[in-house]
This record gives sequence, structure tokens and C-alpha cells, in this order.
Amino acid sequence: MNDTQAPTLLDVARAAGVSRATVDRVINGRPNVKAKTLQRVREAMERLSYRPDPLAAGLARRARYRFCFLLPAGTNAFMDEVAAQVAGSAAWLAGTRASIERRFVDVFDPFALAGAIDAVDRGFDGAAIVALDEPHVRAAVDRLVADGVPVVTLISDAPASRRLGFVGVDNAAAGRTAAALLGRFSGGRGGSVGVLVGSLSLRDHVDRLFGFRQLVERDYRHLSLLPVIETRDEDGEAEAAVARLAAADAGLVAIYNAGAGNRGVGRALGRLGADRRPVFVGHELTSASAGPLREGLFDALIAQNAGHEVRSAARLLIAQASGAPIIPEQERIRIDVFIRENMPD
Amino acid sequence: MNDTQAPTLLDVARAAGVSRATVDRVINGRPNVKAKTLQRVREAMERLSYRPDPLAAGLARRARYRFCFLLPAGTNAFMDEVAAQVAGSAAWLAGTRASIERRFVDVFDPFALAGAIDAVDRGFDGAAIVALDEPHVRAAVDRLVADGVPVVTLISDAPASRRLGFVGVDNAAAGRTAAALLGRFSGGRGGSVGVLVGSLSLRDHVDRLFGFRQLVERDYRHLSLLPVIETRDEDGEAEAAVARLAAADAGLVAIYNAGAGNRGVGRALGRLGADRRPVFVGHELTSASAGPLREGLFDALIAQNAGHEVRSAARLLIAQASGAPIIPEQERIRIDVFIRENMPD
DNA sequence: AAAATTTTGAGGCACGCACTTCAAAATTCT
DNA sequence: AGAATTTTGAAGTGCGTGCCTCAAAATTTT
Repeated sequence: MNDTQAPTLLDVARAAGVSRATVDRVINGRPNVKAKTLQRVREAMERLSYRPDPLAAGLARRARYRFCFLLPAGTNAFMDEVAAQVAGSAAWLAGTRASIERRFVDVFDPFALAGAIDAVDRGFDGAAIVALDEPHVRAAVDRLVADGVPVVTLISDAPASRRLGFVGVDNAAAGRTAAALLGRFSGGRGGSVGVLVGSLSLRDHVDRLFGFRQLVERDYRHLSLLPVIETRDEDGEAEAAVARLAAADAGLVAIYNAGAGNRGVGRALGRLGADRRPVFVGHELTSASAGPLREGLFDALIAQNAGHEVRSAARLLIAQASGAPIIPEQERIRIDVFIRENMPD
Repeated sequence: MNDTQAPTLLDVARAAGVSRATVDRVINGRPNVKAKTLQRVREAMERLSYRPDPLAAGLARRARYRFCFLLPAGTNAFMDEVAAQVAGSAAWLAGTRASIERRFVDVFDPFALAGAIDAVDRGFDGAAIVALDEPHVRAAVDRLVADGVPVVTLISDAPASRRLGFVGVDNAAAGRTAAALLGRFSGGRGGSVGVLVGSLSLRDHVDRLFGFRQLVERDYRHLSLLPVIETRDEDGEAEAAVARLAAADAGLVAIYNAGAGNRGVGRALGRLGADRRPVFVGHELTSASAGPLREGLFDALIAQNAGHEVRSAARLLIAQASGAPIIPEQERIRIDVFIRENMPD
């Protein structure tokens, strides 16, 4: 602990030859300040490099923020992780006088999601939504924003909506990364590549697919992409799809799963002999995918960090609600590449 | 903004039928509280789920923290980035009432580093040091800690010292990751692999080398490692080393640089024909390495995020100084894998 | 029972700022 | 010039806690 005192509002007042009240008027943009006085006060603040104490300001403002997070119901391992991170962030949020309430909704159904958004209490100070890029959902988001509740989209975006921002990765880049790893890991062998997604109306899956296709067609012409299979992010469907691919196609060199359902993929791949096993690249490091990666059934996972995303969403909402600054670099969610050798723990 | 009031210390006092002073004694572990009273107060706190307001507590404690960061002098691109991040964290730190002073020292000289550590003002509330795993340095760290200044090591550790903790990546894992990528990217071709480090007395370089060796010898027996070359992290030496490797060895399939000097490596590789160019894996995404990666001269970079590391070090020191809690998951520095397709920007 | 000790209460000051009120001073308008 | 209006100062309260003092009450020891 140290006592090098930072300048206070009173110091600024004295330096500018005015009263506390006037400095307060300047700082908080209140009216009735002569241009000349305003100038003098600003100069004094500059000279002393005065920064209002956020602790004291927060205390005096007695602001408390309540946010609503709308998350997908279901058994997707990654989304479970997101929900857990939201729950686990309570302690961290307490330090910022904020709190989060969770709502679960079927995110595959646009009408249910739009309804849930409409049902969000307008008393909240902000909302984070795992969105669907769909007209009804966009409209519901816009209504919520119009009612004064700032919205950030989380993980899956609704770009045309009036949301404050999107917290998530660049999914096209994630898809390109998947393609580059898959292409290089398959070592120049020509053949076909199976492609799975959860749904073609999920923006993040579509973006990944776009980036994946783009790079394969440019750099790995000896690989031919098989028709996309939709799995609804369900383990069973993913498992069946992989099994079918392996059985039907002798020239199968690799599989890319842009969606969830990796537990099923792992099961299907585990039943194949090591020699017949295709290269596999998927997304998200979860309880469903960590095992297969460690055992060598999966070759690489392109991941995003749920904890970072949840905290980033909260920080954006807090910043919006309180007018506080943000560190853009800290809010950019990066793409993590995991192979067996750099898995955590 | 919302006004659902959280319970205050006064609420707890009333609920427990005692005075503010007594609740204060309980909360802050002051003496002279009867066991029974202590019990009653604890129950009341539990029942109201009372949490001391961190803003008010911070204000009342009027704690200000000054930390000293000891960074390597020189022209290493990554360390420049670290220094820039320290400088740039001022705004963020203001919100936590902390400040950082930077000192630059020749980190390759144990005596200079130890002397700089001894010269750290004991009035600091903590220090972060890019360490050297060397007896004099360890002893100097221990002296500083003994004098009441908590120390965290940053990026390069001194494991046997009494430092509070290490902020940096698992470098052995980073080395294994480099090996796995290098092995898979070279596509099964046999041949020799050139290996560069900055110095064999830098703990982080040695750890990377260890992990790299380990995995190559286990999984990529068709690759033979050439003798390690020390470059002192200098571009010129690295450039010359790469040029020599390429000229001397027709069977060279890959190069691994566990240290810095990537600007030089990029220059040397740029002069080689695309067909004669070895696979290259290095560390850190900086101004020196981003260009070659984008142009395809480099194949992969294993990186750590300087900004995260600086903030994590600061958080650890603040937590230590103030007794605040930390989120371990948030403080674990992860290994980033960059290939051309997932470069930021 | 008296003396010594421990426990508790009451109250207050401080932290730095937000926000208010009211009167005095300065400026602008008629 | 006087009246109307705008700008400024002085002073206060409150935010929730830390930390301090002093006296009163309760408990333990002699």
C-alpha cells in the first residue's frame, strides 16, 4: 500500500480557481458554465492529469446493473460451458455491482427465440443474446433496443440488427483455419472430405462453412467436398452421419464438423480402424471433444473461450450502461487452435 | 441503472442484533469478539447473503498500489510489445488505483539483472520480473521477497525462487506443439531439422527445446535434429544461422526457432527459392514475424499474448496486495497457435 | 465481593465523488 | 440606469466501508 495521492476533484478546483461545484458541472456536463471557465477547468484537469476515482464515483452514483443472458436450451456441450461460465461469473460481477440472470430458450426455433426476446423485462440494463440471423429475431432485437435495453449478440450474430456489438469469433476465419489444418494434416493425399454443420440457418455455422470452402477450393484442389450434412447439433445424428460417410466412401480422407455433436463424431471415429480413420477437424474444446483429441481420434479443434466471451459481453454491457471506457484489444475474441500437444491440463 | 439494494453492513448489524462495530470486527478479523456473537453475525451475513461492497471498501481503505516491472532492454520485438503493453495498461490500472513503473535491464547478464533487482525500491507494493533461471538472480528475487515486496516472474521463470507465481505459458507444451505442427507440416518427409535458440540459460527457451525434442524423438523419428545454435536473440545472428543451415544441408526439411530473431530468419528464408524452402515454426506473433507468416515464408507461430500477460501479472500483484480474490482460469496464459489463416487483422 | 479483563455499543471521521439547494455575484438585456 | 438572466460559490448530504476512540456492560479472575 502506498500513499502517493492522486489529484482529487478539490485539487482541480483549487488549481482552476473555482469551486468544487463548478468542476463537477464541467465533469458531468451540466449546464450553466461559461465557455471561459470551462476552458480553465479543462486545462487544470489536463495539467494535473486528473482522473475521477472510479471507486468513489461508482459509490456516489450508487449504480447497480442487471443484465439478462438468453442462452440456448439443450445439451450442446459448448453451450453448457457458456451457461456455466455465466453462472460462475457472479463473484467477478459482484466487484462491478452487476448481476446476470439467465434465460434458456430453444435457439433453433426463430419464433420461440423472438418471443423470448420480446418477453425480456424492459427493466434490465442490458441483454446478451445467442442470436439467430433471421427476420423475426432481428425485429425482436430491434424492439428491445428501441425500448432502451442495449443488446449484444453472443457467439452467433444477427448482423443487420441494431445490437450494440457482437461478442464472438470471426467464424469465416475459423473456417479457413480449419481448412488449412485439415489440408496440411491430410498430407497431400487427394480424395473426398465430409462436411457436417448443425444447421444452415445458424449464422456461425454458415460463416465457418463459407471460409472452409473458400480455402479448400483455393489451396487444396485435390480435395473434393461432399454435400453438407445437417445434424441439428445432435450427437446421434452426427454419429450416424460419420458412420455413413466412412462406410460409403473409400476415398474419404477427412471430415470437417462446423457444428456441435462431437461426442457422436468421436464415437463413430473410435469404431474405425486406425488405418481407415480420416483426418478430423472440428470446433470447440469441450468435455465431448477433449477425450477424442487426447486419444488421437481428432486432429485439431478450432475453439473459442466461453469464459472470455461471457466476461467480454458483460464488460460491454457495463461499459454501455455506465459510460465507462473499454479496451478494444481485450474484447476481441481470438480463435484458439488446439491439437493434442497444447491442450490445457 | 437499477435500485434493488444489496444488504449493507448496517443491515447485517440490525439482523444480528449487534452494532456496526461488531460486524466490522467479524468481517475484518479483529479480536475481542465472543464466539457466540461471532456465530450470530456469521449467520446473519449468510442469511442476507451479504457481500462487502468492493467500491466502498476500496475507497475507505484508500489503498493505492505501485508496482515495478523489470523488462529486458534491447530490440526484441516481443519484449517491445510487452513494454508497450505495460505502458498502455495505465488507463486500465487507473480503475484499480494501481500504477506501474518500468525499468529496463540487460536480461542476458545475470549480474546486471540481480543488481537491478536489488536496486528495486522496497517501497513498491510488488514487482514483476522477466527472470533468468540463475543462482544470483534467484537470490536477488528471494531478497526482494524477504523485504516484503511480492514478486511474480513474467514470461521467463525462476522456478526455485520464492516468487509469488509465474505468469507465462507452459513452454514445454509450447515446444511440443511446435514439434507436432512442424512434424505434420513436413508431411512425412525424412531429413534434418535446424534448431535455434536465443540462449541456453533462458529458462523459457530451454523448456521449449525440451518439449520439442521430446516429441520429435517420440513421434517423428524420420527427422533428425541438428546441433542447437545460439543466436542471442539477434536478427543478424539468426539470419546468418538460417543461411548457413540452408547452404550446408541439402536434406534440410525444417527449421525451428525457439527464440527471437525472426526478422533475420524471415530475411534468410525470403532469399531461398520456394522449392528449397524448409518448413519453419517459430514463436511469437510480432511485427517481425507477422509479415513472413502472411507471405507463407513461415508456416506456424506459437505465441503468447503480451497484453494478457501484463494484465494478469498486475492482477496477481493487486490481489496479493489487497487480499482480493482471483479467477485462476482467467490467469492461465494459453498458448496461441497462429497460421496464415487465423492471423488477427 | 471486589478487581481485572474482555466484549460490546455508540459515535464519528475519512475516503472521493454525485447531486442538490440557495444565495451572491456577474453578465446580458431592455 | 435598472431589471432579468446566467454563472458561480459555499455548504451540505449520501454512498458503504474502514478504522479509531471511549465509555458502558458483561464476563472472568482473584
